[in-house]
Amino acid sequence: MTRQRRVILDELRKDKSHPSADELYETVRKYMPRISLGTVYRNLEILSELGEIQKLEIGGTLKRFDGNPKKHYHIRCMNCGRIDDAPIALMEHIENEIDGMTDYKIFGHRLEFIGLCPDCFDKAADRWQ
Amino acid sequence: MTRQRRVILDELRKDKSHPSADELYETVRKYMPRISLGTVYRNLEILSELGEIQKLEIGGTLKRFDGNPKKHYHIRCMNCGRIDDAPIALMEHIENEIDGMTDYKIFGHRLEFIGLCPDCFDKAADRWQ
DNA sequence: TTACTTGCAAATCGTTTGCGATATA
DNA sequence: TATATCGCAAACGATTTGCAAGTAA
Repeated sequence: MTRQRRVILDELRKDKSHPSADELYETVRKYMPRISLGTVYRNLEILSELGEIQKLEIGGTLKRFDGNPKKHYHIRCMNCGRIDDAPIALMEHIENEIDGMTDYKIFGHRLEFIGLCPDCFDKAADRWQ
Repeated sequence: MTRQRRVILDELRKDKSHPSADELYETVRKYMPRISLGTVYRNLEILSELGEIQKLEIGGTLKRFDGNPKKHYHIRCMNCGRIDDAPIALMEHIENEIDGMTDYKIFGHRLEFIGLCPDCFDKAADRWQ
């Protein structure tokens, strides 16, 4: 565990905004100005393989990362891309439900809500005043 | 509606494999050898804004497209990226469930199962013989 | 005829990788 | 000391875009 990997993990754990690699790079750079973006990508990959963090392959082009490795769902703002945890319990049973219905061997599932975050909703509402 | 847009839509409607833009480009090229990849991308974008097709922003790097514009869920092979429709009914109620629990205004949700397709499962099983 | 769309090629964006130098265990 | 990791910069793959020419309504 290098100094770089430590800082990346710590900062991601603190950050509740599910940052992209680039956003996390900007944060980490404040502590280690010479760190490279490649190092951030490499360590995020390694940390997610170790199960310390999660890679979120969610709508949109760029990947986002979650310092919380436990299974949970997300809400995504369709306007600004902000991501929050979804306040809804895990539905483990739906994997059993589908199991006999398909030839796939199921290993997991992903649920994502799409909507407008409070900020973007307010801005949209203003336009109708 | 240009000839290009017509062919792209027709071919996507016929294709049950949820192809990527590039895969669809190869198919369409058989009918229109001079069509460009840019045209395919542009039309897929337009058709999905019109609600004629769906853009699937699902795990993995590249986007895939679905000629069926109705809401439904998908299963993705974690090994080869193949995507099939998930044989499970829509759960509209979960949007109500989350509605009071968050400051977001919810507009939809997306559910994706992750597993091994029959082919990849067989190959993986062979390795243990 | 006029706005929209095309084919082409270059640009862009996020991400990955090869390298020689450096740090960790 | 041996191996893993680093910073840097160049490469990569998917997607987008500017432009002049062509096409649909």
